[in-house]
Amino acid sequence: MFKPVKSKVDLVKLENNILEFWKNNKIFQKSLKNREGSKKFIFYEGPPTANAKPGVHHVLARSFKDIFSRYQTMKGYYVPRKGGWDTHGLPVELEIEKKLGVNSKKEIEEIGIKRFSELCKQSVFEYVEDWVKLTDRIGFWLDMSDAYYTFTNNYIETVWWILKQIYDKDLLYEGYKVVTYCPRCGTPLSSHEVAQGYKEVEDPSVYVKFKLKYEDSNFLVWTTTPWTLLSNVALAVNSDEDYVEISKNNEKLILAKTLLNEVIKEPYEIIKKLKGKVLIGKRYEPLFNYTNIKNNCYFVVDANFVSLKEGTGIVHIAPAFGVDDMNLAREKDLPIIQLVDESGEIKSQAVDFAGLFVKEADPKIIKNLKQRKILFKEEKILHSYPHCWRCDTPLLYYARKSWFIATSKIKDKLLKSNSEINWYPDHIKYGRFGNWLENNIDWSLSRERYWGTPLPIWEDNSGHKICIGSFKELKDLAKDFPDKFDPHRPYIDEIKLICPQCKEEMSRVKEVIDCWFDSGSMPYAQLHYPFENYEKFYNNFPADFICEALDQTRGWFYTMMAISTILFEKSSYKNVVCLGLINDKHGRRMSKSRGNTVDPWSVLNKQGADALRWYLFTSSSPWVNKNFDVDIINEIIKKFILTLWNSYSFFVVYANIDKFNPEKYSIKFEERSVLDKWILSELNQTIATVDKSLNNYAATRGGKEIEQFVDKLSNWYIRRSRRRFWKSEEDKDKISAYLTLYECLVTIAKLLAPYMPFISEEIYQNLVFSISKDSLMSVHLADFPVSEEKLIDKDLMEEMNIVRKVVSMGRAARNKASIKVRQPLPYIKVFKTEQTEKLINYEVVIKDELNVKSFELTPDLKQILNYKVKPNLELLGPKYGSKISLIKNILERMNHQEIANIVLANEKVKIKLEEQEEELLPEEILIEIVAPSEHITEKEGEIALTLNTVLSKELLDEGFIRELVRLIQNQRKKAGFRIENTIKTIIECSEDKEVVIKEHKDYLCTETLTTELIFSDKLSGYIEEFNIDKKKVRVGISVSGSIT
RNA sequence: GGGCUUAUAGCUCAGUGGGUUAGAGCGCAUCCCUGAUAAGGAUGAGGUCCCUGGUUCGACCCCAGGUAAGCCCA
Repeated sequence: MFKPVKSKVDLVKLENNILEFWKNNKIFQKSLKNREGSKKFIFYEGPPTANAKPGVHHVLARSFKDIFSRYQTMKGYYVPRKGGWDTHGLPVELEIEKKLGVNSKKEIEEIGIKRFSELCKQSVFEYVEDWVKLTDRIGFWLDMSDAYYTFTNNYIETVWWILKQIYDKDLLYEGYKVVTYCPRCGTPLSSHEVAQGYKEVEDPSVYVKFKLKYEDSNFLVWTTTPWTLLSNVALAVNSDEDYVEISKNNEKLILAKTLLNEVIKEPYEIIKKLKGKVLIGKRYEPLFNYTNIKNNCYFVVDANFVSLKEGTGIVHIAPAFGVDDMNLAREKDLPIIQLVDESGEIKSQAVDFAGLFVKEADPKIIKNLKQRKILFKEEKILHSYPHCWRCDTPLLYYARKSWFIATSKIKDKLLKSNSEINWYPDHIKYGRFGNWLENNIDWSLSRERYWGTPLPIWEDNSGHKICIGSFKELKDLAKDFPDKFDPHRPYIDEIKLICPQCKEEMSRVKEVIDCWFDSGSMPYAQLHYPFENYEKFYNNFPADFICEALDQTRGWFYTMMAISTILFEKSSYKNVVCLGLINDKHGRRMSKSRGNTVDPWSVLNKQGADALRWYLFTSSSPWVNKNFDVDIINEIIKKFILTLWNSYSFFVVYANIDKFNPEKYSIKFEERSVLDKWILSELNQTIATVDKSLNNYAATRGGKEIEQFVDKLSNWYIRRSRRRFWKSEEDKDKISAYLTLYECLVTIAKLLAPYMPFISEEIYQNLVFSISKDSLMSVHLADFPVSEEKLIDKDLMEEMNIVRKVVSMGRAARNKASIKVRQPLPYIKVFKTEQTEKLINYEVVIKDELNVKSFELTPDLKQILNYKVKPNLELLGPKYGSKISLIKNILERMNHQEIANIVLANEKVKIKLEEQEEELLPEEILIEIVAPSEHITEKEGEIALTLNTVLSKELLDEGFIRELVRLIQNQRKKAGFRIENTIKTIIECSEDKEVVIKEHKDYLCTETLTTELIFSDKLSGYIEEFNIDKKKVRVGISVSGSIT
């Protein structure tokens, strides 16, 4: 006996029970153990930062990580799944700053780096529990008990080792460069961090006049960052371009010719045209005089980066605040003026603006220029500008000393690594990611912060540097090495080394490193390679599969690949699935400030993890952004999960009534019915498609395939097979139906296991494990189903499609005639064609579905339909004018059948109009299909059929009985009787109906499981009154026994 | 400004190596079926397949240009 299954199901409760089962029986561990020693399928967990609660988008990533891992496990691979947590870096520091209510590095240092680091370390555990709970609840099997944490000594030691490799390859260097710098956090950011924070903002757009030194004229210069004007040292033009000098309001201005009309809207007069190169070397008066620098500045230089697409074609150069500017300054030996301090405030030298944050200084500077009448015009511009990805402060391009990895030097290797990766979707490979690599710039590695992996470089006063690659190396060189070693700041800073070259004391540089370097090091650091697990590492590298959201293209996907390329000249992953974003139901990005975030628990506690997972897997391609709406989850439950559940529950209900045990029987495929062969053919086809899809990371495709199969199983196979389960004798056909349905359900459970691990487990448990004690105890320990190609019968499936098509057309015909299906009709005739001739094998199905007495194929189309032709008045009217009524009459009298055939062959129809031969075009004649009298006809494409609608007394009586049976069935249900209960039925009705009922007594009794049928006006039991064909019938039913 | 992606029914999405009438689900309306079903079936309303041009006998599909949205970069 199977565990009884109700048609109603509490999915959340079910899932919690399964979680319990997995936990108690260590199924995850068993599923790993099961495959130990098999071929490996390597998965890497991209470590989340657990310093906030996980959201729906995390469920997305974790579900996709899970599905392919489960699938590969079922395919026989050993798939270790080590968890990991990203614990360092600005995101963590920022949370602590918020908690402490501080807002600058100065304040942090007042509190003390020691305390600050401690707090950071504590906070990384704060939400790990939330993450573990969620991970667990959604059924993502991940080994979190053995997770790697990026702050641990072992992890850091590996990272140091990697840095040392890079240092030894001469790819790690310190440079004075313009970096993107967050003035609030007081640190440069790497380009992949900058990439996270572009925002549309309004900035000033000002045109400033720079007066020439020895001429009465002005250079017109455009900028969107007035604060950089304080540090101006030169102007740049493009020497090949055309410039003009114009006169306007008695003032002379120089600017690019092509931009003239863009910039100057008022009347002006062109004084002369001049090439850019004539301007080079011309000197101008500095705008401000806050420095003493006088040499080699305040003149026009040539620069090929000067664009004539916007501005004035004359660019102001402030080497401290632009990459191009800095390069130009190097090239031309221009001085660098730096009037902004590390917190983004104007230095005291610039007395008029001292202490102002640069963006606040903007309006004051504009006002100053205005007063001095050197501001030409002032506008606003809307453009995207980078902001700090965590604290939202506008970033500054700012010249600083900082550490870089020379990734641009290994660009070709990066491109080669990329060429070996399979991207899903594949356009990322040479699109977004490939382009990014093509334009690779050096990795800005250092962060002037506190909580992170310290940069392991020590230097002395003589400029000697040393990069430490292991703790042992550090200990050997250290003056003093503590017993309890913590590589974090501030402790690490206290360790001084003796310079091996000059024996001077060495101190560590103050920087920590980009936390993305930490996570990119996980393939090695999670195993403490090369200090431990040397062999294990090589068996775990590279990953077969990783999966994160699209925003990691330039984050983790990049850092993982960059590091592995430097170390091993190949990518650390072979296949990567990029996931899209999850928006709210209106397509807006979810954000806390908007208040439109969805707490995954609200779905998990109400609709369950399987439904949510199914939505994420099947709603659309994973990389397409999704608009998340909980109503869609409800639809999935109604449409798919419950359909499956009810198919399953149907099986269990009847199998239990019949005490059917699938282990006791076997019936050869050849001996099963057509319907069985058909569904098994569909099943094997589905297995093949799902297997192929999951193997190609196409979960969506596979899911849709399963959905379609379940629909066929429920709405055709089971519907058509119901009676086979109901009949009382235990013949081969019944067993065959049981075996077939059983096989389908068990196979679906296995196909679904990677998608919906809970419900598939529930079904498997009951259908397989509960009856067969030598079976595996979990569906997740099972092998993935293998498609039996020889059972796939394309012809059979096509035939069944036509059967369903004919049935559907037959229903449409009944509908047109408004004759309900319960009312039997004499016959259906189908036009015999190559397509339909096989229908004769499905006579029973068609007759039953359409409730007709006989089925016939006829090659004589006239028996099914006649054509009627009419003139197309819209076209013929204008052509023939008043003669149209004649044409109408002529057509009427001609042979409609023949004309229709001519028109259908798309040929012209000849008619005689007033002794004249006229030709009518095919489109000028309309064809109607007319059914033979007392018939209803349907035609679709090549398929044509007709239903006879003549109702004899016998047929009407049968209709009456079927109506009565249905009503009694409903009555049984309402009365709460069990399906297997037999009943006593008492009927009170008119005499003529009594005769009819007696005639069909056997049918009625069998259908309703009536063991005793009595005609009487003394009703008892559960009583109902019906009105059938305007005749009153009263029925009382009571339980008399049970068939089991 | 550049790159990538997307644009198909009110909503969520399929689709085609270029070929009669472009599909599904949800929602809506009418009708039907039902002792597994919270299901199912039929019919109907609802489409400029984003726009413009090109290639072609034929374009939702291919090409070019544009528009809008999203992501990424300068």
